Amino acid sequence: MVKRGPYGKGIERREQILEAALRTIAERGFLATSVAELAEAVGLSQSGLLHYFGSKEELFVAVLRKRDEIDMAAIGEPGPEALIRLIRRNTQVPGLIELFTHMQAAAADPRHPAHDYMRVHYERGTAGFAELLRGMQTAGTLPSTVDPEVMATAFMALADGLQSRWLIDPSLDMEYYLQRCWAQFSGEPFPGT
Amino acid sequence: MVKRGPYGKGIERREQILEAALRTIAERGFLATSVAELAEAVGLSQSGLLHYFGSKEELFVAVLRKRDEIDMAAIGEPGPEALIRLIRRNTQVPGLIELFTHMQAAAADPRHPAHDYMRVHYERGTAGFAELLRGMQTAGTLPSTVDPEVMATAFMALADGLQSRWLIDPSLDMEYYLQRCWAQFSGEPFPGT
DNA sequence: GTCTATATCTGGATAGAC
DNA sequence: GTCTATCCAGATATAGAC
Repeated sequence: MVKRGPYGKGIERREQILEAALRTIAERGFLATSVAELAEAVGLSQSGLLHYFGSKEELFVAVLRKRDEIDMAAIGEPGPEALIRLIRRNTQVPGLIELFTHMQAAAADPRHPAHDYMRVHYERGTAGFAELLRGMQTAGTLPSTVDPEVMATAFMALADGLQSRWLIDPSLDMEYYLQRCWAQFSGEPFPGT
Repeated sequence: MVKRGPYGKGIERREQILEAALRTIAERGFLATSVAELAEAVGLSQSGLLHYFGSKEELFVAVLRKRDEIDMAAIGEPGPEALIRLIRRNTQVPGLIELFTHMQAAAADPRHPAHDYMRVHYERGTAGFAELLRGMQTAGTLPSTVDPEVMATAFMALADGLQSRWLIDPSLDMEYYLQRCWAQFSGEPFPGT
């Protein structure tokens, strides 16, 4: 992995930047974080940092991808509890939810770098979740009357909506609503409740 | 309503501005709309316009309130179909959904003028919806096993999440998912389907 | 009370030297 | 690959004309 040619150092630098950005945004929030600040955190000038990402928006999308990567590794076992674990994890880093919410809004513009990210994010997310639900149906732990695609899409939208609202009112108990809705779809109380 | 004293003209001006802003944002989208453009649309300078609202963000929140006002008048009969009518209406003006989504993200900051707006929006929205559901339960058209508060909160989050995603991928059929989820909660197909 | 002009500040983008 | 310098847009503050 320690490459000699060109690129080796650049890629490493890029990773450093992403990790620093992830940390800074998690701590201080998205709105409070300027490119200049992120640059300072890794000892670069503003334009030195932008050299690696092209623009602020592309940098932020890269941060989102990096977070996905880390989350995927940390969440473990797929299953209904994984969604709850993910939400619970996110609750620890409101700054990153803030980032996601802003990028989600910005992604409405097809030219925005977050546009493609979001399309893939939703497509992969629903496909994976629906797959899981289908598995539960064959195992007999989810009624075969529910449509896995519908339920997967609905739960992603529900989780997004709850997170946006939670940022505004942190007293909202996201887990509770997710579990109650799960029960409504599955006909069973949420596993482990 | 034609007032003589002070304020009369100013209030009128304000309404003019809001209507022009509503139209411009609906047509060209939120991202594509600058304060200077809105000012031009009503024949004012940028600072002349800001005189009435204090800041760009407060102007946009005022636009949101104005839209609520208009929507409330147009939606008519409360009932499960009203939610669908609202969503269908919104589909005609993606620019305003874009505005809402951006304000929703910005509202995470307690100092942002959209913060209070959103808190009231959600509180009133869920309370009103829950009230409606309770009425249906006494009328026997909704099982008494569902918790009106939970269902109301879930449906608002669901609608928000679907709208955000729809902006990114307009092929998403929001009505369909809303109706399927309704059926899941009520045990009945959606009224009129 | 209504509105303009102007000045200033911040954040982000870009060009070109090294 | 990184810096400095410059530039530009948008937001905000203020003075004052009408």
